[in-house]
Amino acid sequence: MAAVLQKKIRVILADDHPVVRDGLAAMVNQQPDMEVVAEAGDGEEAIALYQRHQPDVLVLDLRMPKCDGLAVVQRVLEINPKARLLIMTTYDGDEDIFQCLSHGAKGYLLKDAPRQEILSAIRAVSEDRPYTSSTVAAKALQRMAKPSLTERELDVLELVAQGRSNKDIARRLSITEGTAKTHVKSILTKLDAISRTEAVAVAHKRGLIRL
Amino acid sequence: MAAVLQKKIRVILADDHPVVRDGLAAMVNQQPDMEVVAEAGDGEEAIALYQRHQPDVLVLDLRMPKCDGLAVVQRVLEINPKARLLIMTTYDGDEDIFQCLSHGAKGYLLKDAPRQEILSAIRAVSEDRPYTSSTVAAKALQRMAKPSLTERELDVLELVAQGRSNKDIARRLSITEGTAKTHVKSILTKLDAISRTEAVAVAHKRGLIRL
DNA sequence: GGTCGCCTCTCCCATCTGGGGGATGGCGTT
DNA sequence: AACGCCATCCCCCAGATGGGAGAGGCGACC
Repeated sequence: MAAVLQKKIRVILADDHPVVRDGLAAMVNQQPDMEVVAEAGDGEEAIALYQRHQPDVLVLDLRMPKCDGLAVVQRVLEINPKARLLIMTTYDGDEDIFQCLSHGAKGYLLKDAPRQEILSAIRAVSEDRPYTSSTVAAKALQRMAKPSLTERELDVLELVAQGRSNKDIARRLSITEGTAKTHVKSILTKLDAISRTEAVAVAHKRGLIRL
Repeated sequence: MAAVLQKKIRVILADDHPVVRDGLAAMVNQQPDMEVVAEAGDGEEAIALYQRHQPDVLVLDLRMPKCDGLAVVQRVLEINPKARLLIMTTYDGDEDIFQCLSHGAKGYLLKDAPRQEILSAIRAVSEDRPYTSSTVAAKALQRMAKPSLTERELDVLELVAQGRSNKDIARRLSITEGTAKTHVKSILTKLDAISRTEAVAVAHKRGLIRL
């Protein structure tokens, strides 16, 4: 077959779990049309290896030590706007999906995806075709209809999620308690929550905050 | 070497991510002294396959579809009190660790562990030696000093984490608002939290509640 | 220059929350 | 039977929270 002669898809894997890297690498290297050229265990490494190897596809976990997945997406796309990124993660909050795709990632899939789906996603992305499962795409669309939080509101939200009081939040952000309350109220409205605790629950579900 | 002649360690892998199973299977099967005899993608399957194959070691993810990891631990140990279970998960909350180990799991390690550590854990557990990394062991010990929540308190905690008000919680549990408040107060005391939102944060960190 | 969004701050007020008590009955263990 | 633990209920009350409305300063964008 002539297909065998064409260049293989060169893949870099970035995931902080050695087991996952092994699994992916085994799967990829078994395919005649693709190969793993490097593996990264954290975000910085992923960026460095991308620059050195200029792979066809970078398979990226969100949530890695040193440099969050989204930050890697941004930095890699700054370096090469045509970079082909496939996000592969366990997190299915609309915020993560929306952020990655809107920043220019070509694909997004969940770690519990079957082998075949992972491989076809890599092939799709390598040809610059977007890959998104229907459930993931649906979440991205859902998210678009929802209001975004401002940076300041995210600052406040994080503290709310830690269980801080308005007074405490005000102290930490060097603002008035009244202002903190204003931000919290705005957060409640945007997240359609009645209480701060519900806001935290919603924020968690959406992937607005971590841990 | 005579060692090659001895029976291989028979391993079952239970994890809902095909990628992780592949990675583990590849690692294990490369070892001369162990082999994977079956793989499960959910809790029920894990129990069924354990009964059928009676492996030397069951490597188990917490948080799987159909039957939570801890439930699998309990059921398998009911079937065979001498079963050797190695928990392998991303969750490092003291509660998960404590529950699994106190129910009789022989080992507990995190998915970001390096290959060598995973393999030595499997070997240790197969010989009925406990395996626990120092950080994991430390958390289990920490947890022992902390008060446990009662079942009812856990019911309430779950609703608190969803952002429900005391009144709402009372309605859902068919109790008085006053009683709901009593439970919440008790939860706050036990978790050493000042507000319900902080209680939720602590509970999350400890693995008392999921998602 | 005007408009818009964001951050900041202010005031009022009803309600919820959390801390301090105490009390009852059930249920299992000793 | 006596004990402890738990779940259930009750009281009071200070302080935090959430809802509503408004307003000034500032930078970005048109």
